[in-house]
Amino acid sequence: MLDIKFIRDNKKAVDKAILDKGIKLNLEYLLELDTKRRTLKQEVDELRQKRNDIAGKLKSGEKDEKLIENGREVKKLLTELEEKFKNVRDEYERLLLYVPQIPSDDTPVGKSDKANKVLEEIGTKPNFDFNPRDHIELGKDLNILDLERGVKVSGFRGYFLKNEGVMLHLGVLMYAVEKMRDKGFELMVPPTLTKDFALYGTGWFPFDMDNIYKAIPAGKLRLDEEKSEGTNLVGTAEVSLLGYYADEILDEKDLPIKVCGFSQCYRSEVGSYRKDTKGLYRIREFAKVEQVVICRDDDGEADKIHEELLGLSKEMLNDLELPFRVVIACTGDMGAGKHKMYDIETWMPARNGYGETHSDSNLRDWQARRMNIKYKSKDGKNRYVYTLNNTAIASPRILVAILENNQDKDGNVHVPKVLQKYVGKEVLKKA
RNA sequence: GGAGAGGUGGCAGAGUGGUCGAAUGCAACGGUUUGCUAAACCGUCGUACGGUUAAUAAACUGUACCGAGGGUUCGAAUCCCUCCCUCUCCGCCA
Repeated sequence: MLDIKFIRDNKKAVDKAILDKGIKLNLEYLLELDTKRRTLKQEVDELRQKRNDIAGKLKSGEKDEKLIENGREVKKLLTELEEKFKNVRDEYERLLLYVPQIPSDDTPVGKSDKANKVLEEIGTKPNFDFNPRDHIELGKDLNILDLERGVKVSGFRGYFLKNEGVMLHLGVLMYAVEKMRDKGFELMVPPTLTKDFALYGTGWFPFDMDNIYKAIPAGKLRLDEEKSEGTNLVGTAEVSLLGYYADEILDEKDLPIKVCGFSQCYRSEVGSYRKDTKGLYRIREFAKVEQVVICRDDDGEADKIHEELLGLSKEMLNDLELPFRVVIACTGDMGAGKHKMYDIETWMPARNGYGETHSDSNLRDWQARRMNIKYKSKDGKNRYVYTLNNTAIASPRILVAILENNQDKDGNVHVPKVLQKYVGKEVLKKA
């Protein structure tokens, strides 16, 4: 969400953002509603003033039948006008949720991730003198992954991790958590069931509603599907971590706030039927260590933090001895709320390509406005904060890269040094 | 799942139909006093959306907001209805 005043003053830029990001929104119509809304509000306010005057007179004085009659008339007019105003305002507020953040100047314009721009490639890709196996085969042979049973039990895109697969999964997550703790992040295990406001606040709603699971007590669902209430399973800890600060006014001296959440993440992936249907790459539930930073509304400071977060992810991947590249996401790939987004794509030999494993975003005040997170600045004013978020590690997707990059010709997998203490082995040997 | 209690300003906590945006206390901020700190005293002390002047700092002004929405009334924090949420006890359960 953007400040309506900003939208009015920067119509062109907002319209361009809508176009570049491919958002379905008629800005002209929204602005018309805004004008209408303000006019109606003024009229309503005037009538209310009249009503209050009459009430005041009646209170302080004697009974006056004429005044009471007058009050009844005003009330009638007011009821009608308020109805009208409410309709306009509701529609206006609904549409305002669709207004995107303005992309940064260096964000490439484009419709899909094909327009993303590679900034740098880091690490050395393994040079196999044999035909590398994919993680599915490796996982099966090492008895650390069972997709058939996963699908049997969970359905499409289900999986079981087993044995060292479990240790690798938990190990890489634990490694990330420890690293974030050492970098000064406050650690949290947040709820993964969240109310609607947190999804709207972060920007998942109303854009990406199909990707979010609603959790409804099974009995309720059967009784009355329409009225069933539920909570939402988060697609990332970011939702809960920002919800934590919703409606709060923070103290400037506590900023920046750096938190790191570890949670299970749920995404229906209904929009991606034919993409990555095999293996651990695109799955409906996974675990993620996610960082959220809340800082002052200072563009430069946010940019700096954005780079620092990227640095942390790069450091993680270097520790894990994985080759990767950094891309800057284009307008069509970055999401409505984002000002600037870096993705890190890690080398996955079986795809013979890079796969996205990390994402680092600067949303400026877009989420803060929706979530109503402010801080009291030194001059005593309340301002909206800026928010950023970044992936420390998401697993099991990262296991795709770990397994495939570290395999040998016999199908054994070398465990990256930093994970050995969790897995308890240097090499996973084929049975 | 059963029963009950409750949601008021940063916090605590009054207020049961009429200038109530809301007493009081605490916290915060500014100041006076003081060798410093503390104490004491004085003052300030919500947010949002409009309007006017004026220009981007501000001044004045209107309206709204006491969980949300609706209703009764000339007038609602206060009465009525619906919903949401929180808490307590019991039951069930990892």
